[in-house]
Amino acid sequence: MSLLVDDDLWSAIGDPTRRRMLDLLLGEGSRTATSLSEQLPVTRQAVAKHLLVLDRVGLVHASTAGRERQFRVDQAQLARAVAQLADVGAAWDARLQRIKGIAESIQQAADARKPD
Amino acid sequence: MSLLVDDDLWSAIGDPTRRRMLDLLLGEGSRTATSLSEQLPVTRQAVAKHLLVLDRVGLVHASTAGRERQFRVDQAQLARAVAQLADVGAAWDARLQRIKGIAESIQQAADARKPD
DNA sequence: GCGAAGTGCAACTAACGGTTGCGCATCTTC
DNA sequence: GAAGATGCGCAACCGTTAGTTGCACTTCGC
Repeated sequence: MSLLVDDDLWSAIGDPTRRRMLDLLLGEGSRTATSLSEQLPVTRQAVAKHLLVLDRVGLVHASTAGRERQFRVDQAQLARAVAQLADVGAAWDARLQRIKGIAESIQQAADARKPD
Repeated sequence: MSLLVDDDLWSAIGDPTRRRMLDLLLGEGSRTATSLSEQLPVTRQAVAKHLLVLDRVGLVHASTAGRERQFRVDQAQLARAVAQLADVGAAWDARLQRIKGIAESIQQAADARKPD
């Protein structure tokens, strides 16, 4: 079930700061590390490191123009990540439903035994 | 959008080992740290630390019986976690769709301009 | 040419996931 | 009931990572 999860990709979006960075990048299309850090509670260097991580798993791509380095989201890869979130969520949901179902049938069995 | 995400809860399920532990716990209902570690590539102590983390965010609960300490999943809390996965996924998905929509309308505008 | 802006690199700290080693409680068995 | 086995918790240690500060380098604007 959840064996098809890419741990590196998941870990990349597991960090709260990186998730907020992705939110910001999705909103503005293309941002520099300095610009991102102005809207985050961490320094530019921390943002740069996170961008490196995101780049390593293919969630963002960089393009240098002059002294500026613009980052943008790789939409296909983010879509893949979203799919994995959905997969794991669905798997757990199914398990929870099954447990709920078992609990109910036990309850029914108990109810059926009472009048006896 | 994703501002309603509980960072601690998210980080708890962000770790691959902890995710697998939840899978195992969901399958068996109730397990001890030692028993879990036998099916995981880490030591009992590592598992114990993870269980502490999971307990702290309310994803599992422990009950001591003799020398054994049984852990079970808190279904309501896991359901909350699943809901957050779905929320973030949906938010990103919506953003991606909007971007795709914008890209298409730009393309259409370009197409419309061509015959001119 | 000079200062400002943007970046990258290096060193350092704190927290975390992991390990080993040890001591303590509890269960089992003779 | 003493002896060994089983399960657990605590402490020390190691490597990685998220974060910091400080500095040197390039590029832009005047």
